[in-house]
Amino acid sequence: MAKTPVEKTGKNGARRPGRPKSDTGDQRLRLLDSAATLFGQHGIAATSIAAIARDAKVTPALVHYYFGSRDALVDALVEERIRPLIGTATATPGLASDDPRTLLHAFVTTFATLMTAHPWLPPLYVREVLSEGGQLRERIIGGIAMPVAKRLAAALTSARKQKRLPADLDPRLLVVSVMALVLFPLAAMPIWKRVFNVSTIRPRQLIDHTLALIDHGIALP
Amino acid sequence: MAKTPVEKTGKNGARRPGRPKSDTGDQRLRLLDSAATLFGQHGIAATSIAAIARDAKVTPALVHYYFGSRDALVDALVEERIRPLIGTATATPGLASDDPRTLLHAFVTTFATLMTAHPWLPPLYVREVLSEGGQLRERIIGGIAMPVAKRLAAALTSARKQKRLPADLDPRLLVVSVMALVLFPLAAMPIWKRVFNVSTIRPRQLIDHTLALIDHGIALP
DNA sequence: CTGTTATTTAATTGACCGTTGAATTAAATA
DNA sequence: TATTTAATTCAACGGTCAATTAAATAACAG
Repeated sequence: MAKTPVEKTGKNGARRPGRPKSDTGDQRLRLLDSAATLFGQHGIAATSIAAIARDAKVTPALVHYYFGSRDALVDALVEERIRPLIGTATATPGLASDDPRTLLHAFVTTFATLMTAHPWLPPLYVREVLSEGGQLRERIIGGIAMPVAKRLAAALTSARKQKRLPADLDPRLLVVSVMALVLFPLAAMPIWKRVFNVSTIRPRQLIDHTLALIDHGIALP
Repeated sequence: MAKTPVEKTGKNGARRPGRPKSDTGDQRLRLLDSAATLFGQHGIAATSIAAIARDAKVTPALVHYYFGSRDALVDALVEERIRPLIGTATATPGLASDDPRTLLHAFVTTFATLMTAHPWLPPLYVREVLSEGGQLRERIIGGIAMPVAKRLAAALTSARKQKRLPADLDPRLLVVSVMALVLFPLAAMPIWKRVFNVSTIRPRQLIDHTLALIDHGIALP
């Protein structure tokens, strides 16, 4: 008689203890993926490591194995996922121009493209940077957003002095307005998809609209 | 012997049990105030009734005395504070115009004024309506935002058909853009006050800037 | 064959939260 | 003045749920 076949899985289909055969992808990376998605969906504070583990189809204990603690997982997400993304985005050439139109077009295009490629980013930013008490605020503002914003504002201010920007626009507020035009529609997408009953939106469509609004507002040609 | 004088306050200065002399303001209203502020600051889910009570200088038990339960407190806040505010705002005459410029100016002015007058509103909206899983999303969208947004979008769409709005703007996205231009800068105020090192911003300043951007974008006169 | 690495199972620990009932005091009423 | 009602605090309960850890188990590497 053949020996009783060894059960590889529990009753529910979950894996039993022990090292798995090496057909599993990199669990550490999958945990970071799950963390990014869930943090964006429910916020950092409201996401338990149990939820992250469930989403990555592992157990909470494995999170400790790889990251040591919950806080360390958040740190890892910032350093390994967010910082690189924003780093390369801010290195885009157009952002160094001193022509306001070039500058703003580059900003809108770069960041809208970045954020549509990583859909967990807009909601995460809204929750954890924009909102009071957000867990990423200090890190993101201090190290990343502040330098970019100041550089943009400086360029726009000098452009306005040279009459290359309308006098009734406030250069610093303009930086905020442009961020709003990119970030808000993306973060609010689930809502207005429902309100306006559209099923899908192409990034290009959003970018073109935004650039048009910046270029001439609602003024007719 | 005269009886021992009754202590009116505990060691820490806190009130002792019993009905207070009628010099206290309306505690129920103070509780709603505290709830609005704290919900805006930390989010609804993250705010315990203990925190609300502390802010209003009463005990958690009093919240139950007045509202019955935590959920009922949230309901009360929506019905007694938020709905009336938005109700009167959407009744503003300019919002019925079919001229796009009049329409958008009315929207921006009305809502920016409303929200600067009630500073807890922008952050609350961002957290509890804009963010996935926000506890006010269904209530606010279904009952309040959706009708207004649809009305606006319809008016703008027809204006564009009559060539009174540039063809490269998407009327529905325009509704979202304008909401973004009003809401985002107000919600992000604590941040850019810090980044740009300004101590105070007059509402007029923000409204004028936003209207200018809508009217002509960054195009020179 | 032995040690190391990856993974789960099963406790453990700890915070904290909403709720409730009883006690207490002032105001209202008769 | 006596009695009832309203507004508060106090103290404690019960419950949930989350982060972390120790031990067990299985595969891989040399």
